[in-house]
Formats: sequence, structure tokens, C-alpha cells
Amino acid sequence: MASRAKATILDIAREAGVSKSTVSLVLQGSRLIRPETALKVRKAIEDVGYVYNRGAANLRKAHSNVIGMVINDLTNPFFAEMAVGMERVFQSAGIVPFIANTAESPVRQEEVLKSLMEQGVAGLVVSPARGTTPGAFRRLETAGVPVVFVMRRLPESRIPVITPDNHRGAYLATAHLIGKGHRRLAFFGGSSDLVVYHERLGGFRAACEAFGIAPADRLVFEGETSRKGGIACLETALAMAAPPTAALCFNDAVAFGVLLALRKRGLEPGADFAVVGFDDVAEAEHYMPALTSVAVNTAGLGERAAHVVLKMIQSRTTRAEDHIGAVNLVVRESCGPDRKEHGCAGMGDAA
Amino acid sequence: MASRAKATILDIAREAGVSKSTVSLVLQGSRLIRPETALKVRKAIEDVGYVYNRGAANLRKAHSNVIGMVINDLTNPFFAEMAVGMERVFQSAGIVPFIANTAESPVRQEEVLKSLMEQGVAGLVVSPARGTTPGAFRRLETAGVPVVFVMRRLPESRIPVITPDNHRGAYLATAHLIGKGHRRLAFFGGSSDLVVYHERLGGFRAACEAFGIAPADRLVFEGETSRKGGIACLETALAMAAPPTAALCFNDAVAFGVLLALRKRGLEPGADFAVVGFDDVAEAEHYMPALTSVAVNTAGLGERAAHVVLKMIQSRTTRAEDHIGAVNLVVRESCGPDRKEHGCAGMGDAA
DNA sequence: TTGATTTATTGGAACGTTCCATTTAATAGG
DNA sequence: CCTATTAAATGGAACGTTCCAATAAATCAA
Repeated sequence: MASRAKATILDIAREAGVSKSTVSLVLQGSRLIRPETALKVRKAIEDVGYVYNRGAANLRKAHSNVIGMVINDLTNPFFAEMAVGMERVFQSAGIVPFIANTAESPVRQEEVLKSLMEQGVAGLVVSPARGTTPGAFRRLETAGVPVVFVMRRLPESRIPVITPDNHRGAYLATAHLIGKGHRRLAFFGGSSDLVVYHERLGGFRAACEAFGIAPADRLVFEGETSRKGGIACLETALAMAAPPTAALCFNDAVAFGVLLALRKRGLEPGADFAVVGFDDVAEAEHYMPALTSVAVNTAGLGERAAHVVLKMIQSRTTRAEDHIGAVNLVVRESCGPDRKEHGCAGMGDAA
Repeated sequence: MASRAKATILDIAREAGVSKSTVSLVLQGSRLIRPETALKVRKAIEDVGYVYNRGAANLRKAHSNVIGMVINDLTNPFFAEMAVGMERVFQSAGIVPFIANTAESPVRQEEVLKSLMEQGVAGLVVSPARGTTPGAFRRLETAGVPVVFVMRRLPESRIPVITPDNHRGAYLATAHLIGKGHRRLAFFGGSSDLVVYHERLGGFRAACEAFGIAPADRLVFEGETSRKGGIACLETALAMAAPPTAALCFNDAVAFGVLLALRKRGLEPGADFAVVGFDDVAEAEHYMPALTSVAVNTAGLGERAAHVVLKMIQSRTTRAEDHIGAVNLVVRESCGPDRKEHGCAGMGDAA
């Protein structure tokens, strides 16, 4: 317990019989100090139990080496995975990033951003909360703090963005479904306040158009981006007079919900109704049936984002190029075998 | 861009025509300042785009209001959930906690702890990495920083701990299995370098003993605490001459693995082999079949931990009582119906 | 009026670093 | 030997806050 007044650089100086400047230099690993002196100082540091006061240092340096990762939803394995990718990069750069969760709340995000600024962050990687207002990052911008967005973008913003190629991914997935013989397709989940949503939906539409699916045969169901949302989408879709036979889901969580709901109804995912997810989270591979999904290289995008912000900090700029990451469809079991003229057994299939 | 030298309290003072002390008081919401003066100052703050420099403030106050949450594995939904519980509490206390991930590496943890100390944290909630050495937290202790452990404890440490009642949970689960008619039981997954492991295994053994299961009929399989670990455990268990008919799993991830492996082998979880998980993560309810698991009130424990550390900070102590959280078994489908003399077919629900 | 009290405001000395400009010691060149 | 040069160590002035003690202005008691 005890621990009287915290030891400072001066205490070490006294202990080691040198000046505070010398101690400071040792702390910074300067080559100006004679090795044996450095050793003496380091010993004193150890003896006294000194802990470096970064706040004081930053006061002088204005160069804080703190990097923040602001994540919209840490309980979502997808974002957690991305966060871990970033962390890897920061770690190997010798930086301990601070992670903050906004729980998808713009208000909370505001608080977090404020706190981070007060702490003097050197840079930020942000996956913005849904409903973030365009002005939310102005303070950061005027303060000249490098920021990069990852996974999500804001409608009108000059902040660089690292995202997967959502349009292409959705296109590929949709094409796959059509190739399997489906002619009446749905897009499940997601809400239109996310730019990503429009990108993915755009890819879906483009593919439908390219392969001659009539506008009346492509159904869009907005919904929560969660299992629950997926369940709801499937329910309302199957309640239609002429239900779809396949769905591209906004993300894997929605797809899992759909798979679940199918089972509950006694339908066989894949055979009776084809499902494709998006993001290819770790769980997709282990699901029952294994989920066909668009892999976006989650951790890789995180790493990329981290690299970009590092580079920005280093070159003292607040601008950088956007990066659109490659995607690919990984085909598993959730779309079943190819579909013949008329659906196989099971229940109500295409008209 | 631009943003010449950062604005300080003095710039605002000049702008508002008052002294820096006045500005400082306004920032702290002091009632000593005339409301109209305060207003004038606040306007200047807004105009200049000032951001508070907490580092400078802390230098003077030595009272940092930064709290850290050190998590062993953020990609594990269980810990993520716990983290979110803590966050909730800190948020309503007006504090933005910083989360750091150690990825189950003691080395990484060391770095994180060091960084946090340098940042001048006021307190810490830690779920220690596996293999943490007893001395890892000595620096924190001698510095007098309040620390509380959550979910995991260290073999010999005076740091307060918030955990679920692992022994009781395992006991309940095992009793349930025995009540279902199982007489040859296994404990799957986990490794003995975790105190939790011994607690849970202890509960398992105690129940076996209490209900007269012969020592030869309780099998222990160490293994990774992941899906993969669960799969492996089941494989080796079923390869035995007299395999068990039910298993208590170290945690839900292991249980999911077991469920998966059963399916792969064409066995029906519940009917052919009963499975109980531990932790009751959100996914347990939605699995196929829904997993019977020991609910530990994850988020609640997180909240509790946060409260404790807050109290410790406030009362300037480094000691607090341990807290053992209540647990309860939530019965779903993964143990099937009661077991007759010889396992029955079908997969009806619990009797 | 005078002094005492209250209310608002302010200067200045910390806080623990960094880093520039110096000083001191050691080495080399002649 | 003296003077340059290099190497090693040092003092002191920042950095942007807080907070104590002091002041100034306003109110009150006589």
C-alpha cells in the first residue's frame, strides 16, 4: 500500500546522482548517455518503482502516441474481429491502442470522441455509429487529428474510408443465387440509414438487372441487422402470396436468423430456400448448415485501416486515399444444390 | 485543416476578456462565477474551438478519471458482453473507460498495464490473461491503483475478485445430468492453468460424489476452450471402449463444438448424448438444439465489478471484498428427455 | 463614514516532463 | 603547451492546467 508521493524523474536523478536531464535522456534511449551512466539510472528507476508520466511528457511534446479505436458494436463478432486486426498492427508498431465502444449510439460516440480528444489522441480509427451526423467529426478535423473510417462511411465527408467492395460482393452473391436457378429473390435486413446498405442493395439490384430478373421478382425487406431481424424478414417473406425462394442477407447475423427460422418451420435451408450471408464471420463456417457468405477479409481491412492512420500520423496529414478491399464469395452449404425447373420437395416453391 | 497552435485556456481568457483562472473555474462548473461571465466564456470556448487538455490538468490534480478495462479476449462474445456491462456503469458515472485487449497473452498484458499506468489510470478492471504471473500486478499495487479482477482469479493475490459461483454452477449442471439418468459422465475442455477450471471441475466432482457416481465413471478431458476443443474432446471420448453418455462442458464454446461434432457423426444431441454448457452466452438460446447451460449473469458481473472499482477509487482504498455471483441452470433442449434404463430414440422434449 | 463580510475575479506558483543552450571533461591536432 | 573538437552531462525555460492566496467590488452593520 503505502506508496508516498509518486516518484518523479527528479527522485531518480537524486538516487542515481545525476541530473534530471540525464534521466530524461536515458528514458528516451538517447545515445548521448554513457552506457554505464544509463545503467545506473535504470537501476535507480527499478529501485524506486518509478512510473513514467506520459501526461507530463505530452504537455511538452504535443505528440501523444495514443491511438484510439472507436467501435460501434463490440459485441458483434464481426467488429471485434476487425478490432483485433487493427490491434495487431498497432502492437507491432509499439503502440497500445485504446478501444472505445459506442454501442451504436451517436450520443455516446460524441462523448467518446470528446474524451479521446481531451486525452490528446494522435489518431483515430472509427467505425461510426449508425445515425452519426455529418458534423460529428468536425472538431477532430479542425484539430487536425488524423481519422480514418473503417467499414462504414458517412454520406458527405472528406475522411478517408476503408471498406470492402460491398457492391461487388452483393453482385457476386446474387449472381450465385441466380446461377442456382432462383428467379424470385429477396434482400433481407439492414436499414437505409447506413451507406453500406445502399451499396449492398445496389449490387443486388445490379445483378438482378444484369441477369434479367423482373423488378417485381426482387423483393427488399428492411429489418434489424441481427438474428432477430433475419427471423422477422423470413416470416414476412414466406407469408406472401408468391414468396421468394432465396435471399441475400445484409450480413451473417441476419442469415443465421433466417437459417434458424427455416428450421423452425420444418424447412431445409439450402434445399427449400437458399441463403447467402455477408461478411463471412468465423461462425459461418461452423454453422449448420455451413453458411455461404461474402468474405470481406475483416481482419485485413482492420489492419489496412491501422496502417493508413499510422502513415497519416507520421506524415502529419489529415488526408489519405480511400481503400476498397477485394471480396470473394465462399460457397458452402446454405444454397443447396443447383435448382431444377421446379423446386424439389419441401413446400411451396416458386410460382 | 490549418488549425494553428492549439487554443489554450489563455486564448479563451483573452477572447472573453477575463483571466485564465476564471476560465478554469468555468470549465469546472464552479458556482463562484457570475452566470453571465460563464456564458461569455463558454461562447469564447465554442468560437475558438478549444479542446480541454486533460493531461495538463492531471499533472496538477493527480486525479485522472481514466479507467481501464483490460480484457483477455475481446473476440469472445462472453467477455465482450461482460465488457459492455461494465461500460454501462462507467458511462452513467460520466466516465469513458478505455478498453484494452490482451489476446490472452501475458506479455501483451504487461505492455497494456504499463501503458495504462503511464497514462495515469485511476482504476482498473481486469480479466487476466491465462498464464499471468503472480507478480504481474505488483507495480499497480505499489502505485496504489485500485484493481479488481473479474471472471478469473490469480492463485495468490490480494486483489478483489468478482466471479460467478463456478463450483455451484458445475454442481447444479452435473446433478441435472445425473437426474436425467446418466451414469457415465464427462467433463470437457478447459485447461488446468486457470483457477476457474479447478472450480468448475471441483463442482462436477462434488456432484458425482454426492450422487454416487463411481470415480471410474467420471471422465475428464482437458482441451482448448473453443469449438475446436469441444470437437476434439468428443472425438476422443467416443473412441473409448465405454464412452460417456453426457458431458458438462467447460464453457459454451466447447459445448457448441460438441453439438457440432455429434451432428457430424449422425448422432442426435440430447437424445444420444447430453450436453450442458457453461456461461449461457446469448447464442446458447438460439442454437440448434438450444443449449442447456449455466447462466452466470455475465453483464451483471461486469456491472458489479465496475461498481466495486468505482467505490474503491472514491474511497481511495486498494482493498475490497470478493463477490461470488449467483448462478442458475437454464434448461433447454441439449440434454433431451429423461433417460430410461436404455437411451430411447426420438428427440421429444424434456419430460 | 468606517470597517467587516460576502461575492467575483485574478496572479502566480506548482505539477513532471522535454529540449535548447550551456558547461564541463576528455581527446586530438598542432 | 594551447586551442579545437567531440562527448557527456546539466540548468532552466517552457507546456496547459489547478488552486491557494490575494485583490477588487459590492453589500451590509454600525
